[in-house]
Amino acid sequence: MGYFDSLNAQQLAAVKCTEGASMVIAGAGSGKTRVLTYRIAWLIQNGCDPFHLLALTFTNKAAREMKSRIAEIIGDSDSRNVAMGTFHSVFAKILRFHADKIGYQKNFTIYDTQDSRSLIKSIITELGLDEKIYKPGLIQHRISGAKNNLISAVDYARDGDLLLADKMSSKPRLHEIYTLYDLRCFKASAMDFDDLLFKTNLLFDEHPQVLHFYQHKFRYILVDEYQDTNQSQYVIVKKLAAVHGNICVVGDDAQSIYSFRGANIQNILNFKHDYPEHFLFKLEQNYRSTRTIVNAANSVIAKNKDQIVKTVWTDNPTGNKIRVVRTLTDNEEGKHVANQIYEIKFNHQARSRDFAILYRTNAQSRSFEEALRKLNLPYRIYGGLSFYQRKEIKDLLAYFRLAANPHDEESLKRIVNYPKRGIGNSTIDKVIVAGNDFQVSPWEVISDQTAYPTDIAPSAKRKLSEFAAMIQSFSVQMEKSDAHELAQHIAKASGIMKELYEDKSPEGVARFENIQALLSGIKEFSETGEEGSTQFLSDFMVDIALLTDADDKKAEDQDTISLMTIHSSKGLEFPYVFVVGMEENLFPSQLALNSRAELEEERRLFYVALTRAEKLVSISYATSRYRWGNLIISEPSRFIDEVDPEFLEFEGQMRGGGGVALGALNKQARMGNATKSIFSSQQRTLKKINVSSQSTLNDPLVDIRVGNNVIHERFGKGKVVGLEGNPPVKATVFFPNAGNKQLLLKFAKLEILE
DNA sequence: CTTGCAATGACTGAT
DNA sequence: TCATTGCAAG
Repeated sequence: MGYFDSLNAQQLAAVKCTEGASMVIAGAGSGKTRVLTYRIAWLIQNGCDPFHLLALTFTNKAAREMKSRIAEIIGDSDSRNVAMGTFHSVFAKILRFHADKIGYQKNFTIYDTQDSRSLIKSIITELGLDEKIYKPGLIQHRISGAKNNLISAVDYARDGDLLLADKMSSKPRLHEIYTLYDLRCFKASAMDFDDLLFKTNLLFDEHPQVLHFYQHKFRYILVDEYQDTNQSQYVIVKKLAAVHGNICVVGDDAQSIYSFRGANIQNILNFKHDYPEHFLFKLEQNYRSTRTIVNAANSVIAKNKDQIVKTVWTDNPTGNKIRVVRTLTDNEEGKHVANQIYEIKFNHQARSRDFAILYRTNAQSRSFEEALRKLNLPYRIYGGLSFYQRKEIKDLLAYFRLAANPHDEESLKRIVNYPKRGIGNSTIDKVIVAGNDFQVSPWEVISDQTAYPTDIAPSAKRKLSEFAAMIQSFSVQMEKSDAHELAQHIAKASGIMKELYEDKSPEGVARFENIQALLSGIKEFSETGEEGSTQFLSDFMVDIALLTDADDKKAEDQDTISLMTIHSSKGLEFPYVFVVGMEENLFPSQLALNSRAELEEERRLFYVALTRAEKLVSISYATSRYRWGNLIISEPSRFIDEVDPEFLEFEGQMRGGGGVALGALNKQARMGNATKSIFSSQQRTLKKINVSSQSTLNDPLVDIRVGNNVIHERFGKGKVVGLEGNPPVKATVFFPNAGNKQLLLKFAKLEILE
């Protein structure tokens, strides 16, 4: 039992308390994942069959990591059989198994956000509604919200309050869109993300014997990140745990950041009412971060009203203060962060993977990419457009999807005329209209044109038949041929390969390479199968819509700096963290200033950002940045002022007068803040930092000229042969001992010899 | 039906 | 800034 020695008393208690309901409130960095892994290992070692375990995580990556850690403790063969994954992927599997019971095909398609928005858009157009009023994105959000709260289209159309609310916001026909959307998804045998949970509930309600089966199969249920579950997920868990009552939820209300996705913080706050007999464990010792970081984060989260009381503390050393950096533009912010990383790497022999740059919105990544590339620092961007969402990949996948499930309307629309085969919009519209009239999928209209007559021109009809014949030939091979062979065949026969090969522009070449990458990924998949058995393309397609960028296994062991949104950094940790774009209207987001609840969620997001760091946090803001191509002036985020100033040190370029202190003072006056002034402490630190800050008048190096003789602490004497920037930031220096070196003046500590 | 250009709106967050 | 959409001409 030596494995368990590394746990502290609270952790061990939480691990061993397996019977009944328990809730683990786990502060940031308190070893939550350890508790989950050891708990599963403990259960199995004490005789629980892995088949009886269900562990629900927030990301596929978290599930994978947990599985491999459990395998290290108790061995691969046992850990493999635990049902572990995200809510979406676990229940997608169960739904495929029982699909016929709720009228779906086993190989139903999963619509991603793009697909479902596109379908909503066409329904709005078909109903003749104004897209300016019925904005597809907003409608999608409303439908999603309804599903997450288990309100079906029928319920919605009967709910007086909802109908009234829609009327008041001049969208009285929203419920019609919801109804039609549902119908079209059903006809296409497609489910969107929310359906995977909604239909699971439906399956359990309509088929008690299925529910009964899983209630007995899953005798122990664990839910990670419980604070971010929505109503639909909550009900699933509650149903499954109803028989045995062995449920363990783990979470931290202070890290609830997904309410926009329907997450309901009340789920964790109300656990004690649902399970009055529950055991409560609080993990409050942070093992991750320095004392400064832990206390700074605590000082921020203390401003929130809605929270479970807890005290996160640490035994770790105090560490450095949190740096606050002000720059004039977003590009300068990028350069500054890149330079800091360069410096820390050099001084502390850090690896690239020790660094993360965290921002509020995906669009902010650009200035950092550029700056890092200039310094030759390797990086990787997470989120944004994932590999599987790129146009060319989606195009080819649409062929695969259509071959697996020809009723998939979105895939059909996507590729029926790509590559160009003379089937234009008017033809497609006629097909869709006919499908609606005859109550069948568009596929049925084009594959059996005698049964579903239309007024489509004969030439177009012939082209449709040719297309249908091609898809049909792919379908036939779907469950016969090897995945890679078929994928290769489809890529060629569809004309996609030719289309992309002929495009010699840089983007075209990149697209062609992406297709190759997808095909070699499928090849790898083909080869993972058991000896002698064939891996089908349909198996590869299962749940591909549920994969994200973070699930790229190959990228995990590469040594790169991570760039991501704070949302996607949840659950991760890095020695050095840069929280950037700390500006009003950006973070907190302008769209989150309408209510206290929204602002508190932004504050929790800031808390999550700070607590990702082990050793050092640096936060920065720019006083101006480009947004949609025009320059906007911005003010520092209120959250900077909310950190107890004893944990901060300010650094900034004093060009442009006022400086940090003045800005903060103005803000304090504006907010009528009566707390102790942070002005004095900033004054103090400002003086100190001016000495070392770059490109101020005090800095002797603005006087550097080409031809100067200089001395460097490592390379010795040298001569300046080139300069970049005005004032100069980078110098090329020739050292007789070391040759030509590119040096950043800020870090090189060059001394000019008179 | 396709092509090419001008106009337009998007940027919270993501399974 | 960038990608998508609408419209006119071939």
